[in-house]
Amino acid sequence: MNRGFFDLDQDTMAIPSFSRIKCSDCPIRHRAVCARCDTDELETLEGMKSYRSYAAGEVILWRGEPLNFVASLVAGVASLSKTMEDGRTQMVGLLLPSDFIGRPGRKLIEFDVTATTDVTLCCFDRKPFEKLVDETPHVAQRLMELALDELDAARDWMLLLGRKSAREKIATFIDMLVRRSQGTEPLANTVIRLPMTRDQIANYLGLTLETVSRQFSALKKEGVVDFTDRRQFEIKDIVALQDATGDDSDGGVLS
Amino acid sequence: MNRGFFDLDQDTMAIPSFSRIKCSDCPIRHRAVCARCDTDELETLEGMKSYRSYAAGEVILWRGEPLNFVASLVAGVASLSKTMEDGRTQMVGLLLPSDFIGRPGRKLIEFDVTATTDVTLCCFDRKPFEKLVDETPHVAQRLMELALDELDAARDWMLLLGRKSAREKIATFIDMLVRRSQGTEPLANTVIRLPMTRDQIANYLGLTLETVSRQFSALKKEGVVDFTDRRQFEIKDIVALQDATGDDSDGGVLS
DNA sequence: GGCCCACTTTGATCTGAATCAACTTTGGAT
DNA sequence: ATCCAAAGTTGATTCAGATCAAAGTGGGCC
Repeated sequence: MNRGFFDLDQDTMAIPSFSRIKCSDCPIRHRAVCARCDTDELETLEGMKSYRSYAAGEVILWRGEPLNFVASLVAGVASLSKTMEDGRTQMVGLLLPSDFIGRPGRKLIEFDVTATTDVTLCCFDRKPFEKLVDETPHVAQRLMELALDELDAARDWMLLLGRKSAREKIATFIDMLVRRSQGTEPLANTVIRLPMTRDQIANYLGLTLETVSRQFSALKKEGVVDFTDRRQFEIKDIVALQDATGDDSDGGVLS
Repeated sequence: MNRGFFDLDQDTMAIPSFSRIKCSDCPIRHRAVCARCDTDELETLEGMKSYRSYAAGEVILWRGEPLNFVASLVAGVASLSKTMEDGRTQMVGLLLPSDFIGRPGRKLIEFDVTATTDVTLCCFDRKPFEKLVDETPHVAQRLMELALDELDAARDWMLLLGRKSAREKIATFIDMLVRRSQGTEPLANTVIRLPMTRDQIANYLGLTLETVSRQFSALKKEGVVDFTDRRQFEIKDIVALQDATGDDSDGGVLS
């Protein structure tokens, strides 16, 4: 069964069952840090790994905390965020299944990691994992690719934060959810679940929750999207949505 | 002679001389991608490298252009930027000496790379460099570290773009210049050269050039900084400056 | 030396999003 | 079923920074 990235949080029941999952049956097998491991290496990982679960809202790691384990996100959504002394906060990363937590050679993390929905991690103790990285070039390579993907995402996000209007930010956010869910869903259905509250979306986009709410309302009134529920909506006019993102209309196609 | 990062642009004469520099005498020897290479490996690099220079304002690479070479920035300052259809632009990276251009496994770049000041690159053709990376674990490791450093910088920047006020942005920017120059300057002198125009600073910080100018004027009037020239100023009150950044007062020190 | 153009500063006005403030909806606990 | 807290909506007002406009300033070039 082919679940959307954002669906698992609804059904916490499924999570404990991961403790019995074999690497070869793992849903993120082909995208995570272990993507290019062969059968032998998978065997080694099998012996090293352990699963941990966190309920929506729980903090997985605090900023500055020593990082004793690294992990792949198996199910759910987690966020990386920075908070200023006076409480202003900004999300600086959104982790989806197959994303990696922790970095080789760094003992501390520079941001809080929080479970946005219920989350399951596949954890490895730091030391043995680092040994593995040193000895297994394709794990190191995959880690590099994941880091570069994050860097690209961070840069698109910087453009959004620095230059886009509230409307463009919201449209870009929805468009991202559409693209992400099409990776798993078989394209057809345009019903999208929001993995976060209005407040979390605001922290993601550098807005306030009131502005987020108003922009959603505006897009609804214009018939671009239709909310079936406050956490679930349907895309009515994908062209209008993409126009509203402010991004290039041709997705990088050479002209 | 120990030059500041931002000084070389003044004195273009020095740049062509890099073509004769040996890796072992290279100013970025210990920080660049080659940082951990041994004498033999340096020998190999010596044979592969070539220098290129760009005048301030020249575009080094256009977005979407095939990336036939990778490079280390030897001298000067370059910027990575994204531009929207209507002309709004946002810098998404600032490259200083020892920073790396190009990524293993990616043929295209997602942003423009522009020489902010006069710039000298140490270039390697793509193919042989990738072969070297595959065969030399510590080059791959160093590349990973550089990518992770960029990612950390991008995340701090996201907090700045999403949540900081114009005043905080400017103070953070100046504070960054101070920290960077202290890496090379022997700490004492507090005269800082701006490597960019007001317009470029605005694109860096997600502001307009008028707002940048006004905030500089305000900090001058308050006696926090003193401009000797429009490209050069002196820090008069570092404590007030750091207060104005909005960042934690204790630089991550455990309390 | 003087002219020109790119850069910068400063002022006046406008506006999008923040802030402040009710009020409504929803879903879970009892 | 009812209550309650958390989440969301909507409206009124304010304000930081954008935009529009007009002068300064200085470095490079003939």
